[in-house]
Amino acid sequence: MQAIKVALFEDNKHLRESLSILISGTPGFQLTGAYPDCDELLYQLNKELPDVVLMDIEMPGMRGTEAVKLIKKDFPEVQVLMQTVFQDDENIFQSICAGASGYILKTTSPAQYLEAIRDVHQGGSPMSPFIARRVVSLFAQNVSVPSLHNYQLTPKEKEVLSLMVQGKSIKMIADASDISYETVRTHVKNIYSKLHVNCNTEAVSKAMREKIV
Amino acid sequence: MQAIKVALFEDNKHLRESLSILISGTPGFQLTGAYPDCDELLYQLNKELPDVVLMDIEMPGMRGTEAVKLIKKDFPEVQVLMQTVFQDDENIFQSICAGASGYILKTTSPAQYLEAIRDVHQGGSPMSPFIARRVVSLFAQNVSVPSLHNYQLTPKEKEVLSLMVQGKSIKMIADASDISYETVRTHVKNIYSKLHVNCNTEAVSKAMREKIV
DNA sequence: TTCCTCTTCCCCCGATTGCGGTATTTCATC
DNA sequence: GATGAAATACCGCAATCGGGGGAAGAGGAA
Repeated sequence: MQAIKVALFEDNKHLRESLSILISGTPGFQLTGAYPDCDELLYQLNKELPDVVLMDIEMPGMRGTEAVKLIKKDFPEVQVLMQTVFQDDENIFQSICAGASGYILKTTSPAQYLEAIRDVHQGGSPMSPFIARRVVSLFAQNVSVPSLHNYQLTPKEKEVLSLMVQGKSIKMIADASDISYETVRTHVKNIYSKLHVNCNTEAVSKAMREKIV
Repeated sequence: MQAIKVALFEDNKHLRESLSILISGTPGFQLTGAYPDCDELLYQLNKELPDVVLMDIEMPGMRGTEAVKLIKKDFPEVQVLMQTVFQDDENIFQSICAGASGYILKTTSPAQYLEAIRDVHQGGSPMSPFIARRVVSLFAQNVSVPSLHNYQLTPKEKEVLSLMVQGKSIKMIADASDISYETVRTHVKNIYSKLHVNCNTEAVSKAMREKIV
C-alpha cells in the first residue's frame, strides 16, 4: 500500500518537530514537509503534492482557515485536517466553510492523530464527539428546509423568480431573457399569485427562505 | 456514578434482544425499556424518563425521524442516538434536523455502541468518520456565510431592513415602527447606500444571503 | 376537435419606489 | 460649547410596480 503523504503546517517548533517525527517514523505515512507558516503554501504543495495537509488554525501571518481556502481552490483533492487548541463555534464554522474535512484538538494522542490522518485520507471526517456536537447544532440552526410546499411554478416562472432574487428589475429581466417587458410582468403576476404574495420583496424573501429557486 | 438510562426502539426482534442484553448487562448502563415500535412513545418515555434514546430510523408505523421530533419537543433534554443500516444524505439530514445528536450504523461493534451511548450522554455527537463527512459536506453546501463585510448599519436601519426582508412596504414599516413614512424612506435610502444596492429586492436578497438581519 | 396550460404580448391607472435635495432634534463625545 | 452621528421629517419628480383587464399562438391531453 502506498504511504499517505502528509504536509504539516504548525508554527510551534516543539509540536512541529514532535509531529514530524511521529509521521515520518510511522510505516504507512510519509512527511512531504513541515512548515512554520503559510508564506509559500502553494509553492510548497506544488513541489510535492501531499494527500493530507495537517493545518494549525492559529498561525502567524495567514490564518489557517484562509490557507485552507487557497489549498482547496488550487488542489481540491487534497484533504485538510485542522488542528487547534480552541473549539469555539467560530473556528469550527470557518474551517468547515473553508473546506476542511476534519477538525481535531491538539490534546489528541499520537495514535489518534495518525488515525485521524488515515480517516481523512479515506474520505472520512474525523472529529471529536464534542466538536461533532457543535457541528450538528450549528447545522440544525443554519439549514433551511427546501420547499415543503410545491407552488407549481412553471419553468419560465422559476427563471424569472431566480432573476428577481438576484435583484434584477422587470426591465432587466426582460432584457436578459430576451422577452418583452409585458411578458415578464405577466410571469411576475402569476408568481405572486402562486406564492400568495403581493410584492417583489415578499416574493424574493419567500423564494430564498424556502429555497424555491 | 449514576447508570445511564437507555430506552431502545428497534423493530428487529433479534437486534432488539441483543442490544437489550448488551445494555442491561453492562455496568454503568440501565435499560428502561425496549420497544418494537413508537406507538406509545411518549407514554413509555413518561413512565421512566431515559437519558438516552437509541432509535432505529427504519420502523413500521411512525418513522424514526418523526419520533425524534416528538421526543425533542416534549423531552428536549433526552439525547437521541440514531441507528440505521443506511447512510444516505436524506436520512442523515432528516435526523439532524429532527434533533438527533448522534448517528451510528448497525454494523457498529457492541463496544462502540456502548461508547456512542456514553458519548451522547456526555454531550457529544458520535458518528462514523464517513457520516461526519456527509454532515460536513451538507453543511458546507447549505450554510451561508454571515456578513464578512460590516456595512455599519445603525440599529434603526437594521430594524427597517429586517422589516423589508419580511416583505413589508415602506408604509407598513412606518406604521409598525411608529415613525413617519418619510423617515422610513430616509432610512431605506441610507441602507441602499451602505449596502451598495439600488432597489428593494437587491437589498432583501443581500441581507438574507449575508445574514445581515 | 376541443380543452387546457404555458408562453407570449398589450393597455390603463393608481400606488409605490428611487433619487435628488434640505432641515431639525437628540445625544454622546471631545 | 462644539462636533458629529443618528434619528426624525418634508418636498418634488421621474420611473417602476401592482392589479385589473384582454388576447393570441403553440402544444399536449381528453
